[in-house]
Amino acid sequence: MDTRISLLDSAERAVRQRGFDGFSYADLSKEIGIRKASIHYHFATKADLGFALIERYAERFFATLADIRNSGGSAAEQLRSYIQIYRDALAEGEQVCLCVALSAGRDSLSTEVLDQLNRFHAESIAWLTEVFERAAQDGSVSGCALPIEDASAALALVEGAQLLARARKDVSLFNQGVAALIARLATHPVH
Amino acid sequence: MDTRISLLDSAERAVRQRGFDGFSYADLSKEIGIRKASIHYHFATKADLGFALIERYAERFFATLADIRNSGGSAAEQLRSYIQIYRDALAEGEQVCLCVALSAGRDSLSTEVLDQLNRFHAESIAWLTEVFERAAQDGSVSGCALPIEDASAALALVEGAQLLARARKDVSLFNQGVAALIARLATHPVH
DNA sequence: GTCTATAGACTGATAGAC
DNA sequence: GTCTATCAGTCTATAGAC
Repeated sequence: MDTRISLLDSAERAVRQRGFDGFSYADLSKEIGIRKASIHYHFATKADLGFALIERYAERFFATLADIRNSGGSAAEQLRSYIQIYRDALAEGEQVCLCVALSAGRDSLSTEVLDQLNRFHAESIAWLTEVFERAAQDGSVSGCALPIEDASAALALVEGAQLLARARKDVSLFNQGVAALIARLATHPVH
Repeated sequence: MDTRISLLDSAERAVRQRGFDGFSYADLSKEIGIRKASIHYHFATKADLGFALIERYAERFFATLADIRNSGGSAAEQLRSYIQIYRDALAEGEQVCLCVALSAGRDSLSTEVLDQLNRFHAESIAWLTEVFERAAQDGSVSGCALPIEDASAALALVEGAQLLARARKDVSLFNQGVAALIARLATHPVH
């Protein structure tokens, strides 16, 4: 097995459960069975580890979004898929998405990590804006305003709904939070 | 001056800027000019401090919500006031609301703090549900679904929008996130 | 690449004088 | 109520052997 990947996997789970300040090299050490000092061979500093985490995360995430876009479904179908990603990320209410975990953490994340975080938000809004622009044409989403405003609201909504669900360790709170948005989505192909 | 109150003020600012794990008794010590050990006289453990923080916060918050309810404005006006509380709490994008800060922090907050946090969410949704029920009657909010779903969405939205704004230290991202909701609010008295 | 050993700083918390 | 002094534990990080 690749130790570096095991470390990233373990660290990602830890950040999403307990925050960036909520786990240590000692935790990773125990979990994957390697000494603390050896971790520094793979990630010289914890900031480096943080950067690698969000870099890998963004790559995976936007690959998934590209797949959804290319699937050719209606805007409503694509939004449903988008929401599902955030619901899955909750993992029974134990975790939040990596970006929610980092957004809310210490404000002394390294500048590089913060930049990646803002890039993640910007690209998410750009992707969602395209979806809502398509919605204005295919009519599969009701009650639309300006695409960029709908997009920003959708991102804020899924991230906020994760926060609520995690506090109570209960996915149904996430579902309740996104229910009004889902109710706006057409359930049948529009044409 | 009351030392206990100074400590609470200082700690609240710290939590909202850096998270519960992001500040220490040493930080408070420097800020208010008292020795670390003396803080333990007022709050025996950090968990006790956390509990006092959210207790005071919830009290203040729900007193404000009660004022808004009693002001007798339309549902739209009351929602605008509600959103304004969250915008104000951002303080130039440097801070988030205490509950956002705690929701996203370590999952080993004491059970008591977690209970208070969930009580806060539940009461917020209850207050907002009443507002959306009134909206169904006074017609001052367009595009409504089920009151409880609109309420949950509104809470998730303002909390999520704070997350986005704070990551970029830019309140305009908050405004962009809530713009679509604000667009649904009638700007003139409905009757 | 992984190990042992350790540095140096910081953490929350306690004992006991004033 | 606030102080000095100190504790045991944790943290990230480094040096150097294997």
